Amino acid sequence: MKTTATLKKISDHLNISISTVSRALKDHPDVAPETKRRVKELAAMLDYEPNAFAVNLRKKHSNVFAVVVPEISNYFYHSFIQAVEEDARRMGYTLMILQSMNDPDVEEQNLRLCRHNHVAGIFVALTSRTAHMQPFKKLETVDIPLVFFDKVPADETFNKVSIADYDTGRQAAELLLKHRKAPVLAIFGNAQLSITQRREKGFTDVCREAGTLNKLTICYAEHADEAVRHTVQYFQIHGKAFASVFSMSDEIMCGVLKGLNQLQMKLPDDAALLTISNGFLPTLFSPEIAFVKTSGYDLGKLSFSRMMEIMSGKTFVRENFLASTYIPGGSL
Amino acid sequence: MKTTATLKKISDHLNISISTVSRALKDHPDVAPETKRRVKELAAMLDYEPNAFAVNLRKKHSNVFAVVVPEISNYFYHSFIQAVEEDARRMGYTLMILQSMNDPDVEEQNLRLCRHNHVAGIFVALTSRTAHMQPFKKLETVDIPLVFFDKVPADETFNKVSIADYDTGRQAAELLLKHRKAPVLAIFGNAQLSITQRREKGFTDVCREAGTLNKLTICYAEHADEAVRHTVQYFQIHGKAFASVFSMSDEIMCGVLKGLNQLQMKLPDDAALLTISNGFLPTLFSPEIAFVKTSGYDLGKLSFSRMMEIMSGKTFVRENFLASTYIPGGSL
DNA sequence: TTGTAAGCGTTATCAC
DNA sequence: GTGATAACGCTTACAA
Repeated sequence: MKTTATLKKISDHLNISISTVSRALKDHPDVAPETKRRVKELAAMLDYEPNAFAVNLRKKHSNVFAVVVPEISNYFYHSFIQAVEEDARRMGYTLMILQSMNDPDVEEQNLRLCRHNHVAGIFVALTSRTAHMQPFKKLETVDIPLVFFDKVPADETFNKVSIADYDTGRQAAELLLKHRKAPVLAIFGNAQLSITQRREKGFTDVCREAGTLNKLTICYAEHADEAVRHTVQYFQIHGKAFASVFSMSDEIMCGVLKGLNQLQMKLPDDAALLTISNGFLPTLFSPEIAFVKTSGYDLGKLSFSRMMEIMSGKTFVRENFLASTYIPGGSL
Repeated sequence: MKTTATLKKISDHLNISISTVSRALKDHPDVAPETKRRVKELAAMLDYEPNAFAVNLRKKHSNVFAVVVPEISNYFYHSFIQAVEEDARRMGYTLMILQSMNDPDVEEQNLRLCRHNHVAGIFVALTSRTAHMQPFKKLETVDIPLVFFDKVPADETFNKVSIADYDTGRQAAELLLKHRKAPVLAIFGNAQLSITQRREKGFTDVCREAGTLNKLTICYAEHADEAVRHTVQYFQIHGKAFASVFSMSDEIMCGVLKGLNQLQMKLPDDAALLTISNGFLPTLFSPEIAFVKTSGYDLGKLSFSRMMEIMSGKTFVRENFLASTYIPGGSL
């Protein structure tokens, strides 16, 4: 192993002091041009790179951002990470990606690791079971900025960036009504989740306002299998009386498709289908499924710029919302 | 901001030396039990955590592994990362995930970052356009162990872990023959890629050995769209004379499904379908698509154990292969 | 314009 | 058992 180059080695070689080398390398104004040239030349030759540990130790912080998500095997979080990665790289930061495996204990362990490594900032999507926010509060005491995204806490003292779920729900319902697709079977996810509650409220509010609440049937499915079952059962019980199905997520959408398939029903003639999605899965089917797009990528961009604002200091704690857009498809 | 606890603070508080505190905290045998107790108690109270920068600077390496992939938005790499993450965590390491955006320059930049941060080891899947291995060679000179996975270089001086592509191709062909599904339309990906070449060789070798080479039609699709086109065209040209379609990847499979759909053909009666996949997408359709599973997760486990071997020093450079398994589905 | 020296928080090698 | 002390590689007042 060729020993790595350090400031000291360069300074010894050139018979100048370490500090001069250090300054020359960072183009400090008051170092002689000739000296700079010599230093830089040798540094390049020796393939010198500053030792990040030493720099960080000295500066007391690293240029690493952390992203803590319940699961990275998730297209939405992926695109979020992708977006943050792009911006982070552009600003000279790198990203440390941590999974909580949807376990609050692992989540806490991840936070400890972040503190431990003095990361520059943390982006967090909570696990669905995170109960106490104590570990997060602790980050404030060590001045690590925190931005919650997607799965955010109720607590108002935190910075949050989230999907405008209520509006997304409204948007979906409006689309269905506009296309005259009542009566509709709406399948939501876990009823306990706030995301479900907000989307459902938006959806039903529109139906109520339009006076078509009686043409709306709601049910809940926690997994794709359950969505299959509901689809089959509701259509059989109600004698295929639904003009359309609304699905709250990709997973449910997949279930609905399987269900309709079992019933030998064709999209969009036998029934229309509209879902909420981050955008990958709906395009795989034929006809492509119409969806209201909640963009993880855009959320990432928004979160990052929020993080930068927070780090610059001139801002207040608040929650930002990201709007969704309609992507047409042959299923509606 | 509450100042963070350090060894010095604890030692001042207790009027003992820094070294004793350090030793007490790591249960060094020759420190008095009573002293240990007091130190640990105070440390817990002050919420002390060792400063990772200082430790790393001192020890000259960090306990962070890096994973460098072309794209993380890819189910295969996901499961790979998931597996490595699990093992790394268990061993007290953390993971730094870096994307190359399939750009050799970004890839090189990522490697520099790894060196710079003295990572404990690197797992790399090359971009499809990586030409020179110089940057990788450089890692050896600074003693950073390297394991290539999935997209590995031809160079034999590197450690590699990869899918047994040839065998996987064979396995697929054997399954198709066993189910009497000739003639078959086989759609592969980019013909330049070694992964394509190996899978294709395995596939055709079996057909040749079985004497059914004349019942095999091969074509190449770089994107899903192309696969749609090929599917439609080949079936129309050949008057639906194929008993089955073989697809080399998820993306192609999606294209084939759309194509068959356009042709109003039903699986598995009008045509059978077998694909190679990491396992997520094939289960979304109905009937579920039969596939030969190349497990990113298993590859991750294998890579990690390989990394550990390399780090322990008692091993030689070599390439490991991971076998695939058949997952039945209604499409075959 | 350049050099000296203190310190960042730890670990490790000596002494006592 | 415990305590000095010297690194690790870098930045940054403060001198010269």
